[in-house]
Amino acid sequence: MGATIKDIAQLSGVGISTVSRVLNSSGSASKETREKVIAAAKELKYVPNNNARNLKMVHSKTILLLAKSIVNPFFQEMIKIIQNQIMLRGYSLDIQNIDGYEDEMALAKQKVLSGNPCALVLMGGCFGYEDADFISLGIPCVLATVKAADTVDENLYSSVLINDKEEMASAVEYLIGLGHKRIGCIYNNYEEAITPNKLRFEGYKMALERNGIPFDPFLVSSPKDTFDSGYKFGFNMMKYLMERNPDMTAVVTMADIMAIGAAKAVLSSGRKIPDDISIVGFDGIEVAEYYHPALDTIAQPVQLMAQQIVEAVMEMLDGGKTSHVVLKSNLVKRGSCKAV
Amino acid sequence: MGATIKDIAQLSGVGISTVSRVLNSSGSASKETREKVIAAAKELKYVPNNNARNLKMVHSKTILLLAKSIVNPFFQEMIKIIQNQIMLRGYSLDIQNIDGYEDEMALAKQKVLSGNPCALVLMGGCFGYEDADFISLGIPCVLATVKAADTVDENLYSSVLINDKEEMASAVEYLIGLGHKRIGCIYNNYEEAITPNKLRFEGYKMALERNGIPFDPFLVSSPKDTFDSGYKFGFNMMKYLMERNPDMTAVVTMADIMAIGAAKAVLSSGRKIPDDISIVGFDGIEVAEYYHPALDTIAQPVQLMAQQIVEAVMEMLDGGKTSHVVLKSNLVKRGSCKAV
DNA sequence: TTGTAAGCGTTATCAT
DNA sequence: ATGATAACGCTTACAA
Repeated sequence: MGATIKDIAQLSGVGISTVSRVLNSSGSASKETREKVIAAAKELKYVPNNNARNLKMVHSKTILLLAKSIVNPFFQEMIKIIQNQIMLRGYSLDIQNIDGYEDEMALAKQKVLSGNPCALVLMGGCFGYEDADFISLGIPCVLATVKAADTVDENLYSSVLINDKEEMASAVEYLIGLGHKRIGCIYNNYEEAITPNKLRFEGYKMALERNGIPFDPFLVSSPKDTFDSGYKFGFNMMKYLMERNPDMTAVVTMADIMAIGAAKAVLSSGRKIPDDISIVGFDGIEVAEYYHPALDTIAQPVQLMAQQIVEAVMEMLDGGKTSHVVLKSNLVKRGSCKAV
Repeated sequence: MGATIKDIAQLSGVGISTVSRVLNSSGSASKETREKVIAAAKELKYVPNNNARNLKMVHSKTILLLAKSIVNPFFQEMIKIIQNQIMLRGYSLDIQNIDGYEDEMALAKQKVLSGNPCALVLMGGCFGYEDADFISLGIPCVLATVKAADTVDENLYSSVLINDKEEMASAVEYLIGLGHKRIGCIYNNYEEAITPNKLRFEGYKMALERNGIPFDPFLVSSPKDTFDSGYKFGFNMMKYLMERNPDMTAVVTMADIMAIGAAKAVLSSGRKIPDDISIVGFDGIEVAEYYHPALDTIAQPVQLMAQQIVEAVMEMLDGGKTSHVVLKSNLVKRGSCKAV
């Protein structure tokens, strides 16, 4: 099939290892041979074989990305940017979706063995990691949008995320500032795991408490009622909340996709947004901007997060140094909220 | 790091090739050794190394999927299903996004060399393939949502798609049936390539002609005005069309994401859907159902398409036989269209 | 039925 | 600076 370094060696009349050295610009080679080799490589349209390369574990140039709920447009956008950045740096990205109930760490360990990636990015997922996980992985790991518990040694991994609790609190306080008192919360969480959603839920409760508004479980969609997550979940939960709480004037959701579902429930019941119900989403996905009315949301800095993730990977790759960055989100007001 | 077949061989007291044979259930082995080997593999938590496996080209168990515009939720959903199916069958999927202007065939050839996949799925892209492309690929290729030109030998590849031209025509005729005569068309196409969008555009023109309505280029968003494609493109094009055509009563779009952008343009200008403008999208993505009003659309059978794609891959993989299936789409009426 | 041995394309360790 | 040569983990003739 394709040309190999052996062919290049033959054509350029040098040794096979010289070719390897030139092509990886590792080790030394005279200008003369360098040129000969590169010319031969071009002529033969040489494309390196990643499988052979990755067999040698030192630096496999393949980064593994495991994403929970890859279908969320928010992750989508982030992944796309990451893939671009990674490719520009000469690495390739192996993307795998994981379902909500799957154990991402277990899968990661398996994939490390089967694919020999040089680094791992874990996106979404939960906060339930332990020292041992990162150690047994054996490769640099960057957590995206989540962090490990405080008990975990921060030198074992890097992380890029926002302050979910605080940001959600600011969303709720935005509503409170508009005079809302009966604020619903559309929330789902898989089992007992600590996830970004759980933290956001805590932010919701914290904001209420800070402002002297009693927490009312009736205003929270029960995690037990998990239909399909996403749009449909938001829709069903909102219908449920409106039935139970005729006095509810606003609602916050864990994600824009839920907010859109919720908005649909409001509008199709004949109510108006924001006149009857105010809605705030979370994430800042593009389509929320084109909804009508456009949805207010806590917009995460996707672009920046993606960059920081790649940055963190690269840093760990050549220095081994870890970093933990917490980025600011941005409350975007577009008109789906109104003073009572 | 991980255990290798060598370790298994040692632990179970058999030869290394016997282990390989048992694990791949190729060749023969006595029940006794089979059990010993499997037990050892379990004990050592053996995970096969794909890189080593793929180095031997016969059957690499990795399928390459190249998708144009991976961000379109329609492709997203399809990819997710494909990935699931592929994994269930013991293969792994390598997904790569390609930008609109990139040459997918060239990238495919490169990836075949670098990753040694056993099959290729090309999603989206254009119709500009030639015999030589498929031959030089050297592995089975399935085109998803597109097809090669008629001049290309059908035994060289498989395809799964819908009849874009006819389906779009049915969307337009649905509007015509409602009494619409001034029907706009939001259309973008990269350069001169034949793409699904181009075929849909032809379907638009065909439907007009069939019904004796003159084609008016003023009602078509010019391909030259390409802003960002997607939501934003739909939004900008719709604004443009409304300005130029005060008498326009309906519009069809090449994709639901454009339809959403277009709908936003209508609604934010104070007009009503469907009272002032009727809109029909294309694809059948989930969010179009939660838009308000919910958007009428030509829904492609994503689930079925994904299954057929995987099916086609598998068939080519073990028999080499190609197939070409054309699936029916479904006009979903949800209320974004109304009689004039 | 089983084991030995020869690669697959690369990188890395040595001598030279 | 350069070229043999030995891995890497696995598959597969080919022997036994």
